[in-house]
Amino acid sequence: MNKCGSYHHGNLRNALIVAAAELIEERGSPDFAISEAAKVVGVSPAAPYRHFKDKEALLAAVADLYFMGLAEATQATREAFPTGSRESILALGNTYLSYVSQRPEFYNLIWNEGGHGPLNGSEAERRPGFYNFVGAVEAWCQHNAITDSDPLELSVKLWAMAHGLSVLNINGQLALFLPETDVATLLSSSANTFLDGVEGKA
Amino acid sequence: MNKCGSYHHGNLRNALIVAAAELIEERGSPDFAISEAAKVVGVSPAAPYRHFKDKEALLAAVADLYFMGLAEATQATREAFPTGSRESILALGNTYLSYVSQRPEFYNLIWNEGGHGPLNGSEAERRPGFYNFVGAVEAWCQHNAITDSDPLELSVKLWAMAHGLSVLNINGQLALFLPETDVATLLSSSANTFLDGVEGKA
DNA sequence: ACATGTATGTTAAGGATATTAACATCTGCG
DNA sequence: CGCAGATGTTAATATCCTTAACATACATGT
Repeated sequence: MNKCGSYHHGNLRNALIVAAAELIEERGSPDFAISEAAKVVGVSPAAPYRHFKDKEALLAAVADLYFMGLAEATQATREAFPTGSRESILALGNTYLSYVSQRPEFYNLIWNEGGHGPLNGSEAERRPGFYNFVGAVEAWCQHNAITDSDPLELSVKLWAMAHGLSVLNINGQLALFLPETDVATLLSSSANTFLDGVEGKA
Repeated sequence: MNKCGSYHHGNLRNALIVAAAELIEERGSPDFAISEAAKVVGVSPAAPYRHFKDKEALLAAVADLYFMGLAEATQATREAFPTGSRESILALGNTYLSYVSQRPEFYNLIWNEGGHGPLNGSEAERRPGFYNFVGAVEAWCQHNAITDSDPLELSVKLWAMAHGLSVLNINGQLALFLPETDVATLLSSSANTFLDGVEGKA
């Protein structure tokens, strides 16, 4: 399979996803022509339609790729820090922040249900990644005898912090209002303050 | 001016902005044809180009409108709560959350420098609104004798919380993971915990 | 091997839409 | 009044997405 110059490409679907991802990175937005992606891969402009219903479907596939990368990064971080530790939580937040901030072009692809259309990673991709984080938070709660806060709710709040800072960072708002400050530092201290608050209430 | 049926519209620029905003609300995304907006207003498809360089410029104008609304809402809230109180801060967060959540279609228009292109409200629109919030936080710090935290940094962190929750709410993530919980409640308790943490450190 | 059905590609064509060019009309001002 | 510039109009171009009709390769059962 995949003979050079053959009529059939052999792996068009994946090749298109990769090509699309590269185009998005290059121009910093998903405004590329589907025919461009086709040309990069060396097929005719209509070929992609054998694999994707429309452009949106292709972009959704790219989003899934991005999600998988995020899940991997998160997984690795979780394994690298002691379960139940505060550092573990902070590190996960940082991983999220870094991953998102390093790929600003993909942000819109993932999270904008109300914007471009339903271009998000599939729900199935998202749930496990988040519950992974919830696991870390649960462990921390147990480790610290936090019983009056719901770990799931705590996780969402922490996620929102990381997400909010990521977005403001991507959009340049942080650089606008706190030009001297590092985002990661900001997230760490913010999360620390928050967790202090949680512990204080226990 | 503005005779019925006259060749000249009289207020095309503003009429187009409003029409565009309505179209965006209707279909939940900025994917409308510029000629549609023109038709709504009753002019030819090319007329908008006398007032806006391109579609992006029109969308930017809509974004400015949205920003002004946000600034007004924030201003009103600030005036409605006692300066320096924690409630004042919580209320401002809630106003932000509500405003954003009620207009999900506009979110992308405003904050996505890296996405669609530079379609944000002008910097000049954003700075005052945020510094308004900073003022409230500063007052709170003074009122509570918080001296070891920078009010500006605190403001950014709180903003990130509100923003993060708004986005997750808009995107349906909150409904996915915490279907029973109200966003506003989440923000209040999150901000409260955070402020508890800040006070504990003082 | 071979016939044949399905998956995968190709070319050609249609339909939207953004954007510009060339032309028309109005409005204000000397 | 008459011109200059602003504001609209129509017509034309270029780019894309998307589909339709046609072609080829692969895979499977005989």
